Amino acid sequence: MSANSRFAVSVHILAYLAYEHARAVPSAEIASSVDTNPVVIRRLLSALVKNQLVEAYKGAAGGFRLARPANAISLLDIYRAVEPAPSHGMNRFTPNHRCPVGAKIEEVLLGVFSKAQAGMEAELLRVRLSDVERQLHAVCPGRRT
Amino acid sequence: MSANSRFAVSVHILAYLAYEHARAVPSAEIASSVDTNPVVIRRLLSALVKNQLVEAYKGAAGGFRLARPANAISLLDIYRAVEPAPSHGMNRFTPNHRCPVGAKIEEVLLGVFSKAQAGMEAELLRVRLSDVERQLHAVCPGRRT
DNA sequence: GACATATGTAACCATCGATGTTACTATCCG
DNA sequence: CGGATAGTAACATCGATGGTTACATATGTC
Repeated sequence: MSANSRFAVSVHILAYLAYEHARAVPSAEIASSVDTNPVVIRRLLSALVKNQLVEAYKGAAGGFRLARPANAISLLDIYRAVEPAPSHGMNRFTPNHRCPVGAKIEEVLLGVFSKAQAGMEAELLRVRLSDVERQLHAVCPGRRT
Repeated sequence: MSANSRFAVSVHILAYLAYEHARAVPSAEIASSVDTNPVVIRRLLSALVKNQLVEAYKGAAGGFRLARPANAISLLDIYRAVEPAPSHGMNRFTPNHRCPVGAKIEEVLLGVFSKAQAGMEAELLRVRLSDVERQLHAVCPGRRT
């Protein structure tokens, strides 16, 4: 995946909004739960709003709400909303094209990364925000009801 | 995956060694193909040697060779040899445990990341170094032989 | 044995990306 | 009006990564 925490924090944000689905939640409250600065939260929410996963309300008594039910949001939706296109290190990778290996390796690696990425995204698609919410509610010790 | 180029460069290195399988190749020659410093190459080769994918020969006429045939090395072997354990951003993610969401979200996210990682690694396991080598030899334009 | 050629690795530096922070504007509710 | 909130630009900080130099160690060739 990537080395940043955008996806992790974003899932946290949306899980919080699912948990507090009855009202508009201000960024400062979410920031308290994530333990970071409200601006960091608003930056991520900006991307989530643009991708229509969340609705924003300005002004007093404003805040954020889920734009859809939690079972209609997959973790892949979240991932694609907040993660930049993965470079897989190919940006800093500029091999010597005069070498027979260096000339073609980039193309081959792009194919490999594409498959690996697809494998990962397929798993994210299977998990919905409602699954995350259910796990948050579950009682920890023991599994027998 | 990760933002660094270790995996991409390492696949290049091993593809080069597969291409020049008949002799021991010095790090400076590989560095020329990758277009970087020989020390960078040796650092990665150090990890590859430790994981028994490559054999190193010191001294004059020394260099590096594949330790096994190219069809006995998967890209997952390479990935695990040179990539540090993926953090998925969880290192910088320290939510407020006094919040019901913050208290459990880490555990839930670890499960999600574990599945996503497994999906990606399953694809890397399917590709062998010999597949990469074959694609390097393939003629570019057109697919009809 | 001397020497040239390699690896192995530590140490340091420059650069870049991600995150945190401040500050300000625009907007909305009461 | 006035308080609360989103939206966003600008800047600072920090860590990871990659590049570079330096040097010790090992080895084949003469």
